[in-house]
Amino acid sequence: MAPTRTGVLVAASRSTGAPPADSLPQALATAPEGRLSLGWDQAAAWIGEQESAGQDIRWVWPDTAAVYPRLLAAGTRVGRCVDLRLCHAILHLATSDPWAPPPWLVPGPVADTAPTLLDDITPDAGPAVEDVLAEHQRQVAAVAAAEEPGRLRLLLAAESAGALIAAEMHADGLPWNRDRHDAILTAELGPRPPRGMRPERLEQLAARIRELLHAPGLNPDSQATLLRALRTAGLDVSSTAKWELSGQAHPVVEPLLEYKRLARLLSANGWSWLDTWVDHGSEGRADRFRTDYVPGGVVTGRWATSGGGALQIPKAVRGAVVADPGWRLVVADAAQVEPRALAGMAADLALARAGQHGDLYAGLVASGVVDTRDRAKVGMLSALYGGTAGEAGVLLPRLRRAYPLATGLVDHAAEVGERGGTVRTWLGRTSPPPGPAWQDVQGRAGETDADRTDERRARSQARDRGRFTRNFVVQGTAAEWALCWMAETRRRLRELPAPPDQAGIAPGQGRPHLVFFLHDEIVVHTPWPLADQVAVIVQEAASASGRLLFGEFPLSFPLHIAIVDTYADAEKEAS
DNA sequence: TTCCTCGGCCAC
DNA sequence: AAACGTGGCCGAGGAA
Repeated sequence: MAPTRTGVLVAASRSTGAPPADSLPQALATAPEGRLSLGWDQAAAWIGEQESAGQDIRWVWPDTAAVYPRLLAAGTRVGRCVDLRLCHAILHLATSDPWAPPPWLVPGPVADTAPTLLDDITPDAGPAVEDVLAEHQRQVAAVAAAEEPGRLRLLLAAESAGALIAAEMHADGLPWNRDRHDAILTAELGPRPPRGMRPERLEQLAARIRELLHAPGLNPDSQATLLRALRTAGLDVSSTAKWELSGQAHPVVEPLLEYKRLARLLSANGWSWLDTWVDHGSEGRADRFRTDYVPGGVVTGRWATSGGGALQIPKAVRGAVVADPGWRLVVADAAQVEPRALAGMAADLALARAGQHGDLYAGLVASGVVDTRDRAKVGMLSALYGGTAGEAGVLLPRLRRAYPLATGLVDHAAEVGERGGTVRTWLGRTSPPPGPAWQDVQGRAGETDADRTDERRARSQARDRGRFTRNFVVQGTAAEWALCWMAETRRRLRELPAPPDQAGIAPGQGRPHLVFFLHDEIVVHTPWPLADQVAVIVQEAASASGRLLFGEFPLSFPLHIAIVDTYADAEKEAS
């Protein structure tokens, strides 16, 4: 196998006197044979040639979110990269002597943004190739000096692969059927009303609510006035939350809960959502929902998203996620990733064994630790989240006895957090240290004139942070497993033989591709004849990810996989 | 008008 | 039972 080479791609905005429309970033590429100075199209073509020639190149660039969409638009995909911005963010918290990010690394994701006035007045904002290489070398050295260089290297590779995937999923989009979506909304709410009007069904419910509360003119969307009306009508509630309402015996409860359900559907995923977030397909291409995935957007390492509420596509509209004709969705979700990751981290063989044959919570019951699956789940989640309420009090001691290594690890993470310390995931993502405000509150409680309020606030804040660090190690390690799972899936999908060229099919569209990712779940859009093969790939990638993180430790990561036409048909196992 | 906080609910 | 972690996003309503 040829050795991996490094290519450097730098996007520089050169704007001396040029109008925004013409001040396209300039691409500079450094290859072993020399340096090229190219426009985007040329750079994309050149990079594409290197890739398709089977060169094993890891492209080093400042910011995938800024660079890769331009390459994708030009039809070029790459296998591997180093995202210096994301890697810097991880190393900044992980190393004992962090260095300030170079100014060109700070701006963050700017995908698809139009040129702004700043582009005109910022002289030559782009970095020099030398500076990029220097930052890269610094990162390589920081990894080598770390406690666990192998793990950290894997984390940075996975984070960078995630950045590629995020850009590709945005470019490819999630298949979305506007007609199906409209049909769902119409069935629930009535036909689409004129702008600014309530749909028919909501209007009927509002009228019924006003009648039952004797509150003519009441707007059920106004919490304050609704709460007053409810209390006037004799309901003993302190909020308008549905958990509280559902405990009340009053005829208004049913229509009000229905109103809230439908109002939520309308505001979160109604027709205006459809207009805003689902683009119209063109020339035979189906509609697509595009969100901006933000790798590393959550402190724990989970991804955030921006736009369209992609983190919360409700079950009610998943019927609108429909594969293209002749295609299928392979929907895979991993079962109980967090406790499994915890078992791996703590080398807790007993907990690993409980999850060895499918459902981990059932395994807890089979081991005699608890008597029902529900209690197993409540107890385990309490251990992971730091819960104390309800049944947790009796379940946690049982878990501690059965799994001292696993529970000991999260309990220790909580103690460290309460003291103001930092904790690490398995691969070495480090939690941010507490800020000055936190330190202030803790400090004040230690003063000689501190009163009860100071102490109570300090204790409560310390516990909050303890729950954060407790969960950080588990959620973060689970996110690392998921990232490796997805990266492995992508790598294996890329190795599938390319289909014959088809006119009108964009790069990446003619073959199986990832279209959705959410914490412990991935969706692959694939031509139907390949669906079974894709399912096997996804399954194998899950096992491979487990081995990447935890080596030969006997840990399984079972998936629930469904091959479906619509996301709604991917029945989730009880998780 | 714009900006911000809050309560509320969706997802994992 | 609502004092259990991470998020995004909406409308209402107050502050600027």
